[in-house]
Amino acid sequence: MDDDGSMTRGRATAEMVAQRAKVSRVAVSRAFNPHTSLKPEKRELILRIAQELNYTPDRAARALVSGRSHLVGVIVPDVCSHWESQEIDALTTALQNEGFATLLFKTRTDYSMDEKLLAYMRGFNPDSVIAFVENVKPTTLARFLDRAVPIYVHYPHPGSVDNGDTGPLHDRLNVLQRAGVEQAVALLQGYGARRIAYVSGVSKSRANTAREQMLRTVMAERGLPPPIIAPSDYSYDKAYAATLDLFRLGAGADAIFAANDVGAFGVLDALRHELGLRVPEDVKVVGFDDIAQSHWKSYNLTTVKFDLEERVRALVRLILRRLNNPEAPALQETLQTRLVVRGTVG
Amino acid sequence: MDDDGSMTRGRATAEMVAQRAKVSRVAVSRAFNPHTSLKPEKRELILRIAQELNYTPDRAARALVSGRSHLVGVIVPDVCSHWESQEIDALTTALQNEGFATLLFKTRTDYSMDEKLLAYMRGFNPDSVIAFVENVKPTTLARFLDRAVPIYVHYPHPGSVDNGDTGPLHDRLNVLQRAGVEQAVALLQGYGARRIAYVSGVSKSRANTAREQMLRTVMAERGLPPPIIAPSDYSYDKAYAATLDLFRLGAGADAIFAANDVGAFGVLDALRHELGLRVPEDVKVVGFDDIAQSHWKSYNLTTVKFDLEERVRALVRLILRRLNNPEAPALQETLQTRLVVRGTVG
DNA sequence: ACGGAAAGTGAAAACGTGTTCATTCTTGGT
DNA sequence: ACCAAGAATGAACACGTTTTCACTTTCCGT
Repeated sequence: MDDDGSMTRGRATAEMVAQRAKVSRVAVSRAFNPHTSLKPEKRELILRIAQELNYTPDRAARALVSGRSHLVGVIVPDVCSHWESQEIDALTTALQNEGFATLLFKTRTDYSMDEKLLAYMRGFNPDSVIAFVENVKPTTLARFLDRAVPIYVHYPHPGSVDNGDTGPLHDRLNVLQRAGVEQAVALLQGYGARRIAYVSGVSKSRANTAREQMLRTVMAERGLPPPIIAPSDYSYDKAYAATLDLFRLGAGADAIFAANDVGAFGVLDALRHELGLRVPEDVKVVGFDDIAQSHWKSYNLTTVKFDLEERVRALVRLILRRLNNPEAPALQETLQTRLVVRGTVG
Repeated sequence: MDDDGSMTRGRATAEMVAQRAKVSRVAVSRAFNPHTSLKPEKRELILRIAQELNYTPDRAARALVSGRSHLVGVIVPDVCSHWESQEIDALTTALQNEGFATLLFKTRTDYSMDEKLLAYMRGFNPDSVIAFVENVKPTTLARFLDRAVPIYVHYPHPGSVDNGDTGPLHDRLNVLQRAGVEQAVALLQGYGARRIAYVSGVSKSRANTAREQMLRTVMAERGLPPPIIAPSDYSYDKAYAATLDLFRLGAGADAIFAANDVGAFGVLDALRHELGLRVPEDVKVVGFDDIAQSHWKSYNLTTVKFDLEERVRALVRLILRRLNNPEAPALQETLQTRLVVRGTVG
């Protein structure tokens, strides 16, 4: 349907644009790359013809020569998990605005990282990798990601090894949980709570360890007995069951911390709909995350908030900085937390 | 750190593997592609050395020559939306098992599709595209996706133009909603409900139109007055507000259909926590989707179920069939729905 | 008008792989 | 032991870009 001599099936190529615009193929390349010298009117002509032909530079070819795929790999155990789906959503938007795309991979739900997946992902040449899976050793990750830039999310807490952990050579996002936990414990204590339980996340996950340790430390500082640990795995169902066990097999509690908001929902439903307890009158409940669902009326959860937007901005900032300057010294970003008070306490 | 002469920074190349294995570079290529003739012991040797060197064929180079990127683009207005996050999750798992990866793109939340995004995505050369955005015209999509295979999800309903709609030339997944809607309406009618409202989804979305039309038709067939339409947009907050309007500005209803489960949660919370009505005694509620949250005790929602696993299997089957045989005639897959009865009716 | 610097230009090389096509090696049957 | 057939092999080309490097043109100050 074109008057060009060579009409290959599929997309237009730089050669075709050049031919039709009576310029060299190099000029076409330059027209699409800023910071190259090309006569403005010529660039304009080329871009117009390119649009006519529906031409876009082939990213595979571009990646091959430039070494940049403009892909960011995201490894996640469970896309549906509310916090993670919200983080992926925000991340995708931010990356899209910077000319990147999100490449999604799923790993096992027990938060373990398998090497086959890493090798698989590596084949796609991501420029950077964000691993929400937390128990992979940085050295393992680095070994499998030759050129890609890995980003670590770290939760400093009493007892964590600070720099031997991820190593001083890697960029890192530090999430400081102390402020939010202190506010929550102070509030609970103010209402007279003393027997405080912790419905955990996946025990191997770093976020869970950090939360439990921080809670233990803060409670000790305020003269409270150590928290009663109810093992769970971040899921609604397991948290629900753990709560039943806590009250039926154990001695119950005045207040319950859940490792995440979804777990807190399970706790709430178990308390109200199966154990016949009132919240917050009989038991007080606090979560972690502040996902969008936490303000829903059925739950209306008091929770330790992580600022998602700020977190994603920090992640993207780290990625872009590192990509623009691969040899720069390790960078760190820091994030605070705070308590959002709603109806499950007080 | 290697005894090889040329030590380029970054990943190993086929040339290095060949050099070290004392074979030609072509042999290395063959070792990684099945259905090629290569002496078994030689292939074994090459693969072993490749593993030692941590070598994997570069997908960018492979894509350039083969024309296959092994990427599947997924366009979505909102990753956090529960149904969609669950679909993305299942899709990613299935694609990963077939050697593909999910490439995620976000569009505006009003379900409109903009051409800039399509052009942007096209640059990444996806082999196939699944558009959950429903109001894009197939011709528009096709024009922007030269080589990629688009897959359409279609919701046939009374009044929909069947083949002029997506065209007979495109693969299609048909989701038949009649069975589930009929079961739901019959159940409601059995309990004496007569004034039935529909809290809608985004009005421009095809799924919403299909659901509303199907509901209207089924209700008419059973001698019920037409549904009261409460405009909403699939979100919890909007459904919540729409329900308040329905009862405060309007005349209320015996039963409420929500266009999706998340919307139904908003309806439930508005009824119970703001209007002081009991469910199911005063008002009965039915949703669409059957997402994982619908069995949570606080909601325990009766809903029209879409079988997610089956749906994803069908989508992947369509994609792979088309990729293996680009010239095959258009394929269609069909999916049924059914009612899942829980606590919000009866 | 002249010299030189700056900007614009195109030919050719590179990126890492799959594929085609002759050529060489192995194998089995007579 | 010989011939033919089939398998295994490697050289060369192709894929669509970006980049480097000379080369040519344009521009400005004296």
